[in-house]
Amino acid sequence: MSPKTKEQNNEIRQQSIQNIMIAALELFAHKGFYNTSVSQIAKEAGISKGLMYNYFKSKEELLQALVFNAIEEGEKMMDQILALNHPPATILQMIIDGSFQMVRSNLHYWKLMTSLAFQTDVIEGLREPLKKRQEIAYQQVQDLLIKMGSTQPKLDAYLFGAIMDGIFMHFITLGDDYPLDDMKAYVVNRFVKDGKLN
Amino acid sequence: MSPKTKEQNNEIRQQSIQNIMIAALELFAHKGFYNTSVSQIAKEAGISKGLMYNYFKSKEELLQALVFNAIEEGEKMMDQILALNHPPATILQMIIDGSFQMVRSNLHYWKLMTSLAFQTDVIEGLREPLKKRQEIAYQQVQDLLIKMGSTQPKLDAYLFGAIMDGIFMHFITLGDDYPLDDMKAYVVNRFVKDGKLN
Amino acid sequence: MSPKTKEQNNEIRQQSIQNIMIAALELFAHKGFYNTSVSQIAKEAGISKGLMYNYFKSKEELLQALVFNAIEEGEKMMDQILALNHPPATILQMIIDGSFQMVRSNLHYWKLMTSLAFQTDVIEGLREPLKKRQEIAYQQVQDLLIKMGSTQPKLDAYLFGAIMDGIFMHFITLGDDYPLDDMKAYVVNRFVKDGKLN
Amino acid sequence: MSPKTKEQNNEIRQQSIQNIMIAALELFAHKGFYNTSVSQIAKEAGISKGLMYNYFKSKEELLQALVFNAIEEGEKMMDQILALNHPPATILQMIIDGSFQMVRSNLHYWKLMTSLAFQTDVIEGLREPLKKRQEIAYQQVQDLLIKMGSTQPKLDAYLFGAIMDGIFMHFITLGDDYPLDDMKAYVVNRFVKDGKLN
DNA sequence: CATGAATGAGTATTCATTCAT
DNA sequence: TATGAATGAATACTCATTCAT
Repeated sequence: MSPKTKEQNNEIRQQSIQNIMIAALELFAHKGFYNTSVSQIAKEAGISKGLMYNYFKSKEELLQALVFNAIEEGEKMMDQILALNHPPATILQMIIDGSFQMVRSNLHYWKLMTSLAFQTDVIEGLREPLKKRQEIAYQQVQDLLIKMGSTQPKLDAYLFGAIMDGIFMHFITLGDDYPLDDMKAYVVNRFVKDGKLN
Repeated sequence: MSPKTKEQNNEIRQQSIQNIMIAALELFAHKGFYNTSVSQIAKEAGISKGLMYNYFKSKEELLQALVFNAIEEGEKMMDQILALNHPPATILQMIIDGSFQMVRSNLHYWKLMTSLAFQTDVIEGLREPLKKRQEIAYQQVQDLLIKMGSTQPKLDAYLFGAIMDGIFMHFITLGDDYPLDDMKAYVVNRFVKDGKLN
Repeated sequence: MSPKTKEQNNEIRQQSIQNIMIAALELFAHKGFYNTSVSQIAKEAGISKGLMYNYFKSKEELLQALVFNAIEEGEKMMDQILALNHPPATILQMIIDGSFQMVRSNLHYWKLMTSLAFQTDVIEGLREPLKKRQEIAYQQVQDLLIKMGSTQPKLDAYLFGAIMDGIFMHFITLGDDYPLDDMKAYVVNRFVKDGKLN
Repeated sequence: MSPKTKEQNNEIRQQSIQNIMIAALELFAHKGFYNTSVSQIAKEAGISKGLMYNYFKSKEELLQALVFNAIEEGEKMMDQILALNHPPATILQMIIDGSFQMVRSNLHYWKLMTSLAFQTDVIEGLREPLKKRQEIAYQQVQDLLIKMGSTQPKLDAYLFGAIMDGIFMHFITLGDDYPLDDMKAYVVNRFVKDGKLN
């Protein structure tokens, strides 16, 4: 007789939104944004095409939501780590652990975010936040490296970033054949062995 | 008005094909394969849409041609370097020089090739050659590292690849702000300083 | 919480129905029937989409209700005027007054009704009533003109109708710049000055 | 062997464009802009959906083309009449003749243009030109009426416009039953009888 | 060799309508 | 009575591809 409670509706909404976002993330990461159709997303999410448009104004906005989500998650992780006030080497170690962990458990996000970086003509309103995010990450690593005694922190930060992303990139293309653990060991050894930079 | 000689016709053909490929490479690298239309390619190449289909059976085949071209170029470069019978450190140095040189002068190729690596559902018949090419490159570097005395050549090869690609990747996203020369210096220092591995 | 009385329920019903009809009338008149969505009507009426379907089987039936409403109102007005048994010139004067009054106070109705007349492929079941209404109105005016001594009552009736609708039409497009009072004065002068036709 | 000549292509293009515009005009006038689909237009024009988009960027632009076309035709007619330097009453007579002629022979245009006037939320970029056109027409008639000795030219111009449009409007809704010739006779008699205003 | 008009299958998006609560 | 999540058919529009010349 009476309509669903706000509570119930909210739950239903969140569930549908999540289904859509999970499906979209996987498909965008797999096939690319432009090669993924809304029909495919709907099918994968187990909903109708129309419903997507109840929650996202457009396919592009759905992508935006995914990206902003990822950025937020990344920032949250960083903030949590930094809040612990550990020594810089420990923090860097935790960043490395967290990054490898995230790539392992949520490869899709990393794939999507990175592939977007390759698109010069990326969706309007995405380029800026992505670039800003990258700059902040660089800055944070650089600050750590300074505290760890780096004499060329900017270069070391770039090197750190390049190695990390290079590893993840090859991990994606080669899959499980890739010696991810060994590579991580190298990074740890190179950057935080004995609590200092090598 | 007068019928062209076979010579002339052939020249015209080659010119058109080249125009198409240059235009397609730039557009694919810039906007991605699926986000680039045949019309745009034709316009950029200064030819009609129909003509593209004289030389390439489809848009996909045009992409294939670009990819095979890039692979071939890479192989040719490698073969030339290897044919010189220089000591392994020198060869690795030349590979590094060549790679940085190529990325600098022909960024489009690197962008296109790398972004394809992110597409799991890449055009049928492209995945295999790309993977094979990568494996061969890894193998060649590994062989060099063995000769240079590496005790863990596979890992060192992966590391070399990760650093190189990581650097190029960040160079793309950050553009001219990126300290490409300094990064190259690091790579040289790390892998071929004094003719040996460090 | 407590169950509402039948009285209360009926009141609520009537209120909701009225809200819907007012909102729909404004939107249909403003944007046209096909360019107005049920969502917009519901939003404007302050109710849910679903509720509209409690009271109207479809969007088309809502339009029908509006149209029949308008026809009924018009007929009622005419009957009231005619029932007073005034002399024909007075009656015509009252018709003119009433029409200008209605257009001024309820422009939406006139806009909607007239714009529907332009649609040849209008909603099934609307064309007939609208045409019939128009014919009756013509006939009533014609009868008046006969009594007022018109020698060509049919033509005078058409002329009367054309002038009235022409004025209202231009009033709509030009808005408040339009000299509606002056135009009305002309019509009165032309058709009922001194209680006779001029 | 060789492509079509520019001449040939241009002819083909013009033919297709004309087919599309004729079909669209009829459908828009009959069913309204929003109730007409591009598929219907294509079918009626005997072409594919896609071809419409070779010539018009959108359905809206197609409407614009029709409207601008109509405005231009109207202006051309007016300019031709005015260029003859006839006495004002003759000119007004010619305007009346021309208008009735146009409505008779090309009812679709009049229907479309008028129905657009009813849409407050008309396509962006159409409202201005339409309003401007109307103002110019009013001004031209007013100028004529001044020369013809009208003591209240503005009001007379509005009256002229209202009667003309009112007549055309009823002609549309009543069809061939409408005494168009008699109505025209009235207008002529009222406004240009004996070369002067009555 | 070269053109570009034409096609139609496919895509993103809208919206009237249904229905469980 | 009232809600709004969900559907799916329809719509505007795009684009790879064909083909007559």
